[in-house]
Amino acid sequence: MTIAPDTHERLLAHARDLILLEGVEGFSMRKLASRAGVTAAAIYFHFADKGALLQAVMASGCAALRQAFNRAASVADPVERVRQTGLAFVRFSLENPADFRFLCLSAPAGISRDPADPGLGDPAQDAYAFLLHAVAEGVAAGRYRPEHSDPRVLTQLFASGLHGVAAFYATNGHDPSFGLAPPLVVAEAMCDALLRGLTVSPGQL
Amino acid sequence: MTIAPDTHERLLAHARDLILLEGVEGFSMRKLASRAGVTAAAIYFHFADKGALLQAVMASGCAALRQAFNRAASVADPVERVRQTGLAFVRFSLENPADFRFLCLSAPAGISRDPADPGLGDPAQDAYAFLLHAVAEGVAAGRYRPEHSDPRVLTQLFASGLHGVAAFYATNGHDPSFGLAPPLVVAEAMCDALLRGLTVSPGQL
DNA sequence: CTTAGTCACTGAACGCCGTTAAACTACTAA
DNA sequence: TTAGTAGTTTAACGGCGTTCAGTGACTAAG
Repeated sequence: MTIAPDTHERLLAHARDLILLEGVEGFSMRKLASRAGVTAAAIYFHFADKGALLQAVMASGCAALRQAFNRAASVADPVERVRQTGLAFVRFSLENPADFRFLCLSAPAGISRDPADPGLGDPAQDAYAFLLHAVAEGVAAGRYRPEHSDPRVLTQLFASGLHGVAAFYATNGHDPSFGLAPPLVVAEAMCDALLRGLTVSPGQL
Repeated sequence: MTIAPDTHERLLAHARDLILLEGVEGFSMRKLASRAGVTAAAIYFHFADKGALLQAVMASGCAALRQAFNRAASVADPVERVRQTGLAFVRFSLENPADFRFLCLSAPAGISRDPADPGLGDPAQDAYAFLLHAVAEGVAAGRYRPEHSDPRVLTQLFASGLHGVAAFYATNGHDPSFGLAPPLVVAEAMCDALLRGLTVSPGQL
């Protein structure tokens, strides 16, 4: 074991694997250490503590989520782009349920993205900023109803609505007592309802 | 300590206090035991394990949430009742943040309501069933657009949207990088947008 | 060629956690 | 008086996050 300078990266990769395999709940420093072929104490040379390590993993997850919006990014019409972004978000949550759970559902456990992360407001890196950007573009183009002139509120509406769809399904999808409909159907209905409720319809004006 | 048959109830009460004080994350069987003046092992005589105990606490929280809808329940118009229910939900999440966090945000930690709980579909006991009931009433009265004829989907939309508003704020309200608007404003906008998007407007038809 | 220093890591320990098994006490019914 | 049960304690097991004192490998300075 003379040379192993990649331990930092190896720890990150194994941490991600372990989280996706067993969830954040099943993750432990000792398991990670044994997977990475290292003592638990060694982790603390590379990361301040468990929280810092998880935050580092989360940063890469956030990037993956943002990349899931790449196809939507090429849509010219800003309103349609918002819809595609919303659908892409729910699709992401279905295709990467473990990632989604970790990224969007573990904040109660005290794990959230680093507020000091640079490029937080950058639409090219930050998924939320990406949505905000599309919404602001639509507002500037006069596509939203005049009483909804604040892009922040509009963005929060879309984000909350779609986050709710994905989270509700990820959380209660297994519980038959809710009688849940397929999430993509609900996601489309959510996009339609919100856009119809918030934009000026093409007919009027 | 000859007589202490109320240990079961005392444990539940102290458990609730402890959770509201330190969150589910800060809750532990040993802390609860010392608060209740009992050994940790004694808890296992009354509850199968930590999960069962938390589920019991959750049951009472669910009841409290349902009671938060009582004022909305007296609204005759089914569509307006849905709006009032949504607002009451977000209000509940703001006034009882710890309760809300535990009830609605700890499912990723494996804590959710007991699927075997009787009265799960009862609007008088089950908050979700209450909303579903109001929606179904509106559908029956022809208040929703014909393409949205499935009350389950409609209910999931309202629940997801409002859950999203409350959860998003409870989760990221402290993060200034999101630039969040006041949650009640967003909640009203969410109700307005969804209802405008999903119901037949009084003018048309 | 030695020496000091730093990087990456180990071994052992601390105190907390959920949970279990066995024993013990108080009471109650036969 | 005896048997049984309800409620609890003591003690322990294994796992957890974290810390601390060391230890070997390597590098730069004298």
